Amino acid sequence: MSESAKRPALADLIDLLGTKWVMRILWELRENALTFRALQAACGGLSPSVLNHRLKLLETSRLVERQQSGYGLTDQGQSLMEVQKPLAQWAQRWQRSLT
Amino acid sequence: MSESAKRPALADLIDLLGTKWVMRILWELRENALTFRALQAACGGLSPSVLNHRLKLLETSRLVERQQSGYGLTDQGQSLMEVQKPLAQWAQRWQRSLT
DNA sequence: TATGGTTGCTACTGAATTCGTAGCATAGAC
DNA sequence: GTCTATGCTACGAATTCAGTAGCAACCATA
Repeated sequence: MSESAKRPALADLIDLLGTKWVMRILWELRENALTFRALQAACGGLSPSVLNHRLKLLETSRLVERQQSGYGLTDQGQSLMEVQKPLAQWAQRWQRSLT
Repeated sequence: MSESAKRPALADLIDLLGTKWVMRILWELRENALTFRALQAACGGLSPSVLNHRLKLLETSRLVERQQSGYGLTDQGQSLMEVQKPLAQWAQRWQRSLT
């Protein structure tokens, strides 16, 4: 085996998206940037320390960046939400099936 | 507003997928069913109590079910992984961009 | 019958994470 | 100066997770 763990890129992404609040934050930013406090409120008032941690994580992952109007998705972040769009339709069918 | 919170189905799904280990478990079951212990090992040896909780959660969500050979994805679970496939390509571009 | 292996799962302790709230420092607007 | 909004830190309490031990049921084989 080589020195680098050769972990599939998808596995890393799954870990990232599987971290609590990460998907939610991306989702809340999908349309427009939000201030720290607005984002906090959108996420149901999660604690600022956790939000801060997640924002740092998302910044180093190049999915979120600081903008004039607060925090917003990078182009890459936008493209991820684009790829995730089919998920919305799937979610509706799924919810109906749970009745 | 109506009596039910009318929370978008996608929001519920995001909450579910944002729960620790949930995406990972679905990912590990993507190709074939695994026994409880094999699944535990595939997830890097997470504690059986957490795995048990997540499996119960995924069962009530109709994404995972018990099969002869252990735990496997339901048809619905399979279809979710199908929808998520474009994520794999996106992940590769993303990882390259992080260098 | 009994011996051994696998499996699904519970129990328990300590470590890590998150929640919930208070509050500070900075930066405009008035 | 005062007021408001903003980004963020601090800290104790509550929750969750990690890590390990072990049990009961189910085979298979002898």
